[in-house]
Amino acid sequence: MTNEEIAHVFEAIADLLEIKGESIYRVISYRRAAESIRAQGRRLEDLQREGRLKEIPGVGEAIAAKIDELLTTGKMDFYERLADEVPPGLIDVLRISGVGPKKAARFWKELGVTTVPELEAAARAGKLRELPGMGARSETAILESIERMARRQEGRIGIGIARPIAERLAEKLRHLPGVEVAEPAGSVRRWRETVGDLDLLVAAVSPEEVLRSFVAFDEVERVLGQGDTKASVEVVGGLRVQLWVHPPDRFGSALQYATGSQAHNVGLRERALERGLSLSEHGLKRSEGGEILCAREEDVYRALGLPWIPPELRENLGEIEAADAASLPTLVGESDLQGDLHAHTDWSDGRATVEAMAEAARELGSSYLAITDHSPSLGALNGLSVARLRQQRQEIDRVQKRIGGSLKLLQGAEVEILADGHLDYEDEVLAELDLVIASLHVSLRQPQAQITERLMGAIRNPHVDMIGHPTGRLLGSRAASDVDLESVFSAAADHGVVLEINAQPDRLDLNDAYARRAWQVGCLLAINTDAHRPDEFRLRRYGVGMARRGWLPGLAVLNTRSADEVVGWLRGRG
DNA sequence: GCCGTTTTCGGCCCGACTGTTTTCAGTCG
Repeated sequence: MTNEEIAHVFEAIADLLEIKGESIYRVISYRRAAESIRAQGRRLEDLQREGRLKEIPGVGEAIAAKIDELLTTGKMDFYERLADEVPPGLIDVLRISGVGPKKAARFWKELGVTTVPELEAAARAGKLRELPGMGARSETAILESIERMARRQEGRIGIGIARPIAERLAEKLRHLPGVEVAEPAGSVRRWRETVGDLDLLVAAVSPEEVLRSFVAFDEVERVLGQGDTKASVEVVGGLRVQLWVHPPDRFGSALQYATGSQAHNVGLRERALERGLSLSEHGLKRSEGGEILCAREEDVYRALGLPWIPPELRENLGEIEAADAASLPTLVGESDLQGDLHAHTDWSDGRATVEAMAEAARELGSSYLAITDHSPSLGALNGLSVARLRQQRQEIDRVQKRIGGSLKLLQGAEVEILADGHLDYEDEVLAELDLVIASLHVSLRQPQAQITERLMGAIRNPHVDMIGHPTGRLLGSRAASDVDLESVFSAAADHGVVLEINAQPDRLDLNDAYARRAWQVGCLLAINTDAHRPDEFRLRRYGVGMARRGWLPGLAVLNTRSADEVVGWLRGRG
């Protein structure tokens, strides 16, 4: 059972308990545990074996016992009894915007509604408006919300799509009269791998004007709500966008608030209370009266006795404590990257020549680039035979001469780890290469022991320098392979093999939690674009986002080193 | 249900918006 699956069960428990009318704090406890489980870079079954489940923040006696039962028996008595009591179909009813636990419970108890289709039928029959506190408008709103939900397939969209939309909208907002600052906030600013909606923040003196212009943007398909200081709209594709407008002298607290995460904000507010302060998006209030205005985010953190915390860390996963202890890491930044160690050309499945890729890398300021095309077993991807691999070396040398010394070209390969664990080139061929990445593209659903051993075998091969996209997941379409990453990390650390953070937005593999864990146990990482076209080198920022979310300093990332250092490092490995 | 320089019990974040209301509950972020 994966951490994700276990977290999902606890979220379902939280929803059902909330509908049942249980103490909200008990509900919050289950939600917090679920979030915390998701953020673990380790499998719960490993932690269970070591008796360390209770070390997970938000997991105490009761929840640890429930995880234990789930892992041991595959079931949980408490959850099953709860599901008998409260129909689980109501969890989907909660997803309808405008419906929370109170209304869901009322629909269930007073109308016998247990699923979304049943709720839709009841609404069409005009039964909802008969309930106290409900009217015809609520009924219509619920029907519209159900329709929207049906139209929109995916709940969350990838950062690779969301981030550019957010940046474009922010740019449009900046051009409106009276707008001093416009910034994306929310999970997009924290570089989460997927986002549920976009949050945008504007500093302006007259909010009405900005909000009026915003809801009239071409992209806006419908206005979901609009008040004096904020508006919520749906843009093309069903993506929800919220805009907050705040006065410039309160922009810092507003940006801090809108950036979240919710868990981080709760942590800060608790800290504020300890200091006789009350924190909101408007600033800080002193309990004895008086207010602290925060024009900049730094002002908020300073008032709480903390250094500014980078948005990528704001998940309440130890960053507040680390800030308090002045031990926040100096995170790797995009400008720290000096080269890219994973890219394809038209020799295999890339779309551009070696030369075009080299030029593009150089334009982006890289001082080295490893060309790493596929190996022959990947026929569909035009993998290189040994003969073609050697020809490619000539071509790389030719391009190197032509472009001169400002960009060092390396010849590598992304070598397939075959289903039986063998590598796709013989050792003598691997020895000719400057850099060897070993990756899995086939037989990704092998049982854990088998697929883990494939990776371990590759790591033990002295010619292998790096493991590419270690889990093989594709966001939204393919789950991670069942790899025992803890063993892989430990072997990689022992053999000095680098683990990739693949920056393709649908991969982001390793993810934040695993990257953090890998660095913690002594692995070196690399942020690679796996570019197949010249413009894809720009995707590196998504890899950097993941690395920063994984608390990585520049030191943890091989390609923050200079060309000479990387070449020296590779030679040193033989 | 968790947690602890207010510690083993009693706390547990804050405000806007909406729709239904004559003062507020529910939802949302």
